Amino acid sequence: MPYTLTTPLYYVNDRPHLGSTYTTLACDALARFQRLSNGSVVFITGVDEHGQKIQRTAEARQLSPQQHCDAISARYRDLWSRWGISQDRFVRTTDPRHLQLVDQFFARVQASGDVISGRQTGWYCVGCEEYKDDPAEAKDPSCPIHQKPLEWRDEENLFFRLSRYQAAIEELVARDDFIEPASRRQEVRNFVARGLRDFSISRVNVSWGLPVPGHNGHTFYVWFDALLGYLTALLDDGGPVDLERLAQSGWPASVHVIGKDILRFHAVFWPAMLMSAGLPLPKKVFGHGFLTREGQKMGKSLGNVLDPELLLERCGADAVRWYLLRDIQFGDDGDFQQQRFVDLVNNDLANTIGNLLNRTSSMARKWFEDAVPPHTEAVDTTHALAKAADTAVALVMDAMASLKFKSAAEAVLQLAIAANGHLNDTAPWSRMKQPGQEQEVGNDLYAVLEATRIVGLLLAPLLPDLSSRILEQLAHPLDATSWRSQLSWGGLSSGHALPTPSPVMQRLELEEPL
RNA sequence: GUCAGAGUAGCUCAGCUGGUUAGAGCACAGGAUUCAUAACCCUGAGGUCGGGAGUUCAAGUCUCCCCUCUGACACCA
Repeated sequence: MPYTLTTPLYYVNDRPHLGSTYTTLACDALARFQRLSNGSVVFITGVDEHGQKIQRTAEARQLSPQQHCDAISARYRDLWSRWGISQDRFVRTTDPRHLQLVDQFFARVQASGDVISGRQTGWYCVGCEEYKDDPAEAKDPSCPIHQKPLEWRDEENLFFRLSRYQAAIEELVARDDFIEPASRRQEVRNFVARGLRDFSISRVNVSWGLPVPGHNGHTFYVWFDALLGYLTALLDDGGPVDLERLAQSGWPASVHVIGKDILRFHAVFWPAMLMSAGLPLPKKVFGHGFLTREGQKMGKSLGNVLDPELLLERCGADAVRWYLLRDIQFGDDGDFQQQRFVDLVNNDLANTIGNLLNRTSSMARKWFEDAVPPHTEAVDTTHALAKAADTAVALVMDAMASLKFKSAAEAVLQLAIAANGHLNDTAPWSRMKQPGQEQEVGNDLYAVLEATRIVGLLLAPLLPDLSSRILEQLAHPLDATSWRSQLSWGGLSSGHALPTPSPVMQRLELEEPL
């Protein structure tokens, strides 16, 4: 049974922003961790390409919707590849296979008696593209967001009978392992407790969408279509589009990682749709927080959006991944502060970890013939650093499995700090000046190098690039099939040649603001 | 408005079921050191724990009131 995880399918209304990059980086770290520790993983990402908003954006750009989607989707794909995202599937909802899947799914939902036609009536805001819920002033209501009058609409739509799943969904969201982080459970529970209403799954006035079988002029409402993209992605393994195959293809998902804004769709509507279609439910939905910048919401109006492409070019993937994963409690909102970004990257990666490797490798080479020093039993698993490494490994395993990237990063850092401390305590540079101390110095340097190797290995899911640079300089590369055993103390071979050290992590020097 | 959550060192945050002098990281100051990417290591300063009242032998931790901020309140990805 593979570990299946998903990012949201990003809406291609606009180019990728930092928010979607953040989600994707976090998922990538999780996917890499699961691959290294368990093996089989299906990491899904992709794009959601239908809907009126996209249609209009395309029109404004004087492109066909398909051309627009092709362009933006390519941009996502390209950006993910430059960030080194390790997704197994990249699904597009304009893929013909997706249409097949949606039709199959819809047929099942229909067979369950969960599709009814009804009237969607109410006050509609064109700007929001949504019906407003019973505006207080009955006669001339206006949209509180757009300050424009609402239009009265009355149209025939298909509805999904969500109300039939009231009890089942209540039970689902009451569980403590389904919605994470815990801080977001209550609002979903409250929402469900207020009573679930049927929701419309088709539109009659949107041409850029998938046609609803048997209902001319209807297209599927984007949400119905988009969530199903997860299933399409799973079946995109070379085999036919057939819902029956899902169980062998990695469904149900182990976790859907999403932004907190779409938690409800994933924790309430989506499970009900799956129940209706007779499919198992995802095991977990994790709604992470949003990023602000220097305390302010990022937005076009403020002109303070942080462009992921720029960030990548100027700072590199390691730096950004580290900052986002190490400084923000995954689940909470986070604030991107340039000064702190630079401080943390330089302190943690360049100074604490990078310099640790650099100084230790230099000493080893200088006094032990360019190689890993010999060692005695004094450096077995009872050594203080061996214990520290053990602790770090255990903490990282536990933290990564539960998406606590910050805790994982801190555990790795602790090990590097302990190793630096050990060097300062034992001061090999001064002992080498005394006669007869080679053996002790060899042991100390071996222990520190070994701790550094484990630091490098532990960083593999979080910062794959830096990790491989570290391991390369220790001449003990990652073996992706035996990560866990490589993590045991003592894996470093004495006498193994060490290459000339050069800094594995450059300090960030940002002259001008990002 | 209703509901939920949050207000703890300059900044970002830990502080579980109430119990010795309130913690960490960054920033700041001082010291030590020279193997190293002016890096590393040690020490220090810095908080009336939003405000007020109450319960208790004892409250950042419980109760009430007030102030401020954030989020949710159905079909915006």
